[in-house]
Amino acid sequence: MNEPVRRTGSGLEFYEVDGKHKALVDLETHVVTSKKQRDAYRRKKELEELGIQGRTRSFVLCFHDPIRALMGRLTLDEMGALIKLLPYLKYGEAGDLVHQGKRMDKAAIGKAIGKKQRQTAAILSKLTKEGALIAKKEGRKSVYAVAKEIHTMGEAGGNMFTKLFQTYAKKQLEKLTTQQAGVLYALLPFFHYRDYILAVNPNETDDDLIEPMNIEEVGKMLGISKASAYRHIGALTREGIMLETRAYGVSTFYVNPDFMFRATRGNEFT
DNA sequence: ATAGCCATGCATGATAATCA
DNA sequence: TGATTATCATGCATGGCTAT
Repeated sequence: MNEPVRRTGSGLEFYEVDGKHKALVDLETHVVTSKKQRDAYRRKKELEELGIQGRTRSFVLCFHDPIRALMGRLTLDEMGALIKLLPYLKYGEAGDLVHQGKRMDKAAIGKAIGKKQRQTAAILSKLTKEGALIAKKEGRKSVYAVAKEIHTMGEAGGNMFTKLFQTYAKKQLEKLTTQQAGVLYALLPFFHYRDYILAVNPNETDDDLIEPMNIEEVGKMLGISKASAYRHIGALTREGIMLETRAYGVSTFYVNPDFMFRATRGNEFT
């Protein structure tokens, strides 16, 4: 399994052999994972989830259905701004956004999402209008909270969700433009619950029936050009947030489980 | 605190070029 | 040949400034 049988002139390409098939794999940009490795990885993640092993990391629950609904109503910039704010969500009923001990106002949010006042105001106005954020007057300025129907650090209440790890996400999201972050946000409900594959049917229980989503489909779903889809997915892959594997001419994308994580226990799915 | 003005820079979509 | 990337014109965002 996975024996490199030929090294090509470009240095990093191998033939992977699995019985009767062969595939070209560029080991500089792709990984080769055996089923054994994959299963071991799953077990490790399950243990981590049960708290048996690994550090506890704070995470935000991201509910799939509301996010899918927002996808058609928000621009990439707006969705990117929203996901960039999630690391600042503070534990508690209200969904308050807090930075350095203070609830975040327009200026603090502008800094967090990397926009200047005019765009920040426009984005906040739209996110508030669409019900993703809730503005509250505090003195003469507004402070913001995230709608608990979309994101919470509390109970899931039987809805389907993906966890977003705050510390790692913050570090990674800072490297992304709001557009790139927006693509990630829109794709969040489309990573398979067990294999982390970007899929059209991310809740499919039979491995053989999982349909990977390709870049063109991502572009269509988001209403952006193929060229832009390639640029955005490429950026996410280069940052290590997504991983690309290629076999038999078909690319499959995975999300880095350090970034987001879907529970595997039955009671957390519908 | 917010918004208009305007030159400049950057992201975008269409499409051509290149890659494997 | 289909997938991916480069090119380029266009339009939106920004910075610096001023005005409410």
